[in-house]
Formats: sequence, structure tokens, C-alpha cells
Amino acid sequence: MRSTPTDWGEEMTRKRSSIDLGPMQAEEGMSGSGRDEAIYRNLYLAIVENHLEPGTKLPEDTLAEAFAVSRTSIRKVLQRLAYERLVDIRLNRGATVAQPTVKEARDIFAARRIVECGVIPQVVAKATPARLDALRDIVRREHEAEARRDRREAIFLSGEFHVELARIADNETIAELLTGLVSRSSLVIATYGAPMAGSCRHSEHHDVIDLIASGDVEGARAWMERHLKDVERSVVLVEETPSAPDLRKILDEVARRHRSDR
Amino acid sequence: MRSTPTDWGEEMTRKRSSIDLGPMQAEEGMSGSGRDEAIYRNLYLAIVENHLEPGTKLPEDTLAEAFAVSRTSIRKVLQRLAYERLVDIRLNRGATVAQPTVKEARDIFAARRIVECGVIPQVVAKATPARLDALRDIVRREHEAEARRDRREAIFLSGEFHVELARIADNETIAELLTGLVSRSSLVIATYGAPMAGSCRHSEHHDVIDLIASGDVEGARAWMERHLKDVERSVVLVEETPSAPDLRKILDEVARRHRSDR
DNA sequence: AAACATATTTTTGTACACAATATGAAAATA
DNA sequence: TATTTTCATATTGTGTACAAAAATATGTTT
Repeated sequence: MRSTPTDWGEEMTRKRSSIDLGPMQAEEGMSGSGRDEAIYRNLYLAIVENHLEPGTKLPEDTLAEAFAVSRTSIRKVLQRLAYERLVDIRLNRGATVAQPTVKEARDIFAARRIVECGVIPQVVAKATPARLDALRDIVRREHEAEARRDRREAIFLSGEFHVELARIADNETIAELLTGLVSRSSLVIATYGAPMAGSCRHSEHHDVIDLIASGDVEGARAWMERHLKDVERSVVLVEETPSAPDLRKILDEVARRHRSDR
Repeated sequence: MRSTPTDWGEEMTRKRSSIDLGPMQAEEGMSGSGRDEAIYRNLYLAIVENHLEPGTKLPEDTLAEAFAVSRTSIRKVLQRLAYERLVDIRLNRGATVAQPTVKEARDIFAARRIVECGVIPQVVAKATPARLDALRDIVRREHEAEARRDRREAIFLSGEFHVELARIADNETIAELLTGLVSRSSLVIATYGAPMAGSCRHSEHHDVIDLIASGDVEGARAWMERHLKDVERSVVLVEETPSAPDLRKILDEVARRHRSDR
């Protein structure tokens, strides 16, 4: 059972004495990397589960106060999240929650298709009943989350499923690669996905388990390809979101309306 | 033309006034991330081109003095290299040049096969004469490096070729993924590769360019699969390298010999 | 001489302070 | 009134100091 992230407001708010770091906080001293790891995990989940809107500023001071550490530790965590492309750090401008472009979103899903389909042969070869049961358990929790309309948990578990599936191939490098891609996918889904899309309809996860169990490499590969394309379609289809150039257009539009009002 | 890294000794040596940061050093102030980037690039190349033996300790003080910056900047760079798995950071024990295990090496090459073969269809689809010429140029420089027995440059350019090839697919995410895998491969080759292996024999890079140019997806994919397996075989075949457990054996051996000397 | 315990030294982890830069608001100018 | 300039404020970048931990050296005991 993972730690539930504190339910922050829409923006980072000041002056709350300290954020609950979950089970890890129990230990008093919490020396070394344990604390950093807990902070990282909190921010990571906050971003991936969309508690923090893409584009949200993440000021070092605020985070430092919130977690009751110095900026030094916060910077390290933000740096790491920047490597993982979950936050964006611009020189002298600080960190913000990343806003993946549509191109980036497509690239990510293309990469996932290559990696996840490519790993299927090894997955089928190394699958064990225990591993498959672990997958079934995730699917079960996924259904529960959907039943209670918990979109965030559903998205998270959907990602967990894909990573856990790949892990069966017993290739740590690929597992890490995919973990990164899945995190970014979650961010994409949170950004572009319609409410309850990308998880509700596509919880056919159970099907692929049977294909793997029966040793059907081609079937499993085809399923994965189709599944990932479905997810992408249900998400990125909304086309380019207005950022820099369209902002101007919108403002012009507003100005024009306002002028005709007078 | 990239900057040639300073030719450091086998170990990090103290008390040299400052390391030449190459062309970037020209600028005096060198504010912001430019300096960090230069330091990163230097360390990156030093590791990937095997100027620094795997396992070499990288003390923050020494590096800070060498590059004439504070430990703060060094820590950031080391952190980044750790994220890329080129250095290993252990709590309170500092950073060392990573020592990929044989398992890790196999995982990396397996991942490369999946990614590089998987990306071939897009590469063939998007290939342009200009892009292919860029590839041919790399091959040319590769041959030059081999001609003058410059193993380090040859390994580096071999990696560049694979990355540049994948870049044709116009998928930044995949390009970055592969860049990471190739760096680690270079480290693996530098670690486990026999002298002049992994580059000398396998400079058939020119062949795949023609396959791509002729639109032969399956041919190119098959070539890539075989090529990567060849490289892996020429490198990792040497089996497990002695680290912790075998050290004991070596010491016992030495002790035994020494004892019989007296 | 070997093994253990202890002290010293070295190195890393964290916080803090100051400098550099960007941001936003007020004032000056056209 | 719109635009530019200047200045105040807030936020990040970087260096340094101190605390904590590990590595190493020293000394003691068997």
C-alpha cells in the first residue's frame, strides 16, 4: 500500500507547518537519503496523479517550508524530477510541473509501443504463475478504483500494470526505461485526457494476462499494440492545446469582444 | 568537433591548478548553466571514453578544485551522471565511476535491440538524403579513427552512429533513451571489451545505410539485430569480472605465494 | 604477530548566507 | 493614455561553514 499524497490545493500554498510524509515520517531523525526519497515520492505522486496541475510553479522556498527542510534538499529533488521530465527547470526561473506538448505525447506513446511490444517475447518466456497473479491483483485494484470513480488511482494503477508486466522480462534496464515513460504518460493523460477517459474504457487489462499465460506471443504483442494505440487515441486526439501562439489569438479575440461592448 | 577531454592520469590527482574546459572556457564570466554543462561534458566524456577506469573514486573536493568551482556545482553534475547510471553514488561514501555488472550489460544490449530494431520502420520512413549523408560522415570519421588506432574515438563514434541513426525517426524521447543506453554501452565496452574489439571488426556500419536508403525495412531490422548481437558477443563473452568475492581469492593467492617466497 | 578497540583524519550531507537575476509596480516621458 | 524606464521585491544560483558519517591510523591486549 503506497502512501497517499497530501491533498494540496490547486496552487502551492504557504504557511502550512509541515506536510505529512506518510509512513516514513514515523522515524524521528530520518537521516540521509530517506528523507529526500520521501520528499521525492510525495512530489512525484503529486505530479503523476495530477494533484498538481501542469505548469504549476514549484518555488524552492515554499517546498522547503512545506517539507521542513532546507532548499538544498529540495533542489536535489527538483533536479531529479527534471531529469525525469516531470518538471521543467529554466535558468533563474525555477521549476514548474512539466507541460508535455502534443508532439512529446505522441513520441512517448510511440516509444512505449516499441518498448512494450518489443519486450513481450521475453515476458511470455519468463512468465510465472506468481507474476501473473501479481498482475491480476493490480487489475483487481484497478477495477475497485474505477468502481469508486477514483480517476487518479485508476490512472496510477493502469501505469503500474504496464510496468509490472514488463518487469516479468527480468530486465531492470527496460523496467526503468518504461517506468519513466509511464510516469510521463500519466502526466500526459492528466493533462490532455478527458475526465474518466484513458482508464475507464481500457480496463481490458485482464485479457492480455490470459494471452501471456497461454504463451501466445503474437497475440499478446498485437494486443499491446492495439491497446496502446487506443489509449493514445483517447487522450491526444484533442489536438494542440493553446500555449504561446494561440494565447495571442485568444487575447486578440477577447480584446475585440471587449471593444465591441463599449 | 567536440572538445578533447584533458588526459588525466589513472587516478584523480590533486593539486593541478585547473582543468581545461575546452572551447567553452573562452568566456570569462561563464554564468549560469554553461559552466555546469561544460563540467558535465568533461566528466561524461572522461567516463564514456574510458579515461577514468570504472570504480575510480570521484571525490567532490578534488573535482571542485580541478574545475575551480565549489562542491555545490560538482554535486549537481555527479547527481546527473548518477541518474544516467554512469556513476554510482552511495550514501556517505561518495561517487565512483560505475561498474556495470555482466547482467546489467546484457540488459542494456537487450534493451538496445528492442529500441533500435523497433525504431527502424520509422527511420526508413523518414530517412532523407541529408540525414543519410550525416551518417556516412560519421562512418568516415570512424574509419579514420580506426586507421590511427584511436580506440576511444572509434568507440565514441560508433555510439554516435547508432544515436544519429535513431534520430532520423524524429522522436526526441527515443533519441534520449538511446543516448543513455549507448553511453552505458560505451562504458561496458570500455570495461569488458578486449583492446580494439567492439569497434574494429564491427565497422560494417556502412551496410545499413544502403539498406535504409533502399527502403528495406526488414533487411535493416535484421542487420541491426545481428549487429548488436555481434557487438555484445565480442564484449560480454569474457564472463563475470572479479569484484568482491574474487578479490578475496586473489588476496589469498597472493598471500600464499608470498608465504612460499619466504 | 594478530585482532580488537579507540582516536584521528578525511569526506560527505545539510543548512545558511550572499550574490545574481528575473519579476512586477510605480514613475517618468512622449 | 500608452509606452518606456527605473526601482523595489522576490526567487534562484553559488559558495562556504558546520555537523555527521566513514575511512584510516594508532595503540592496546592477548
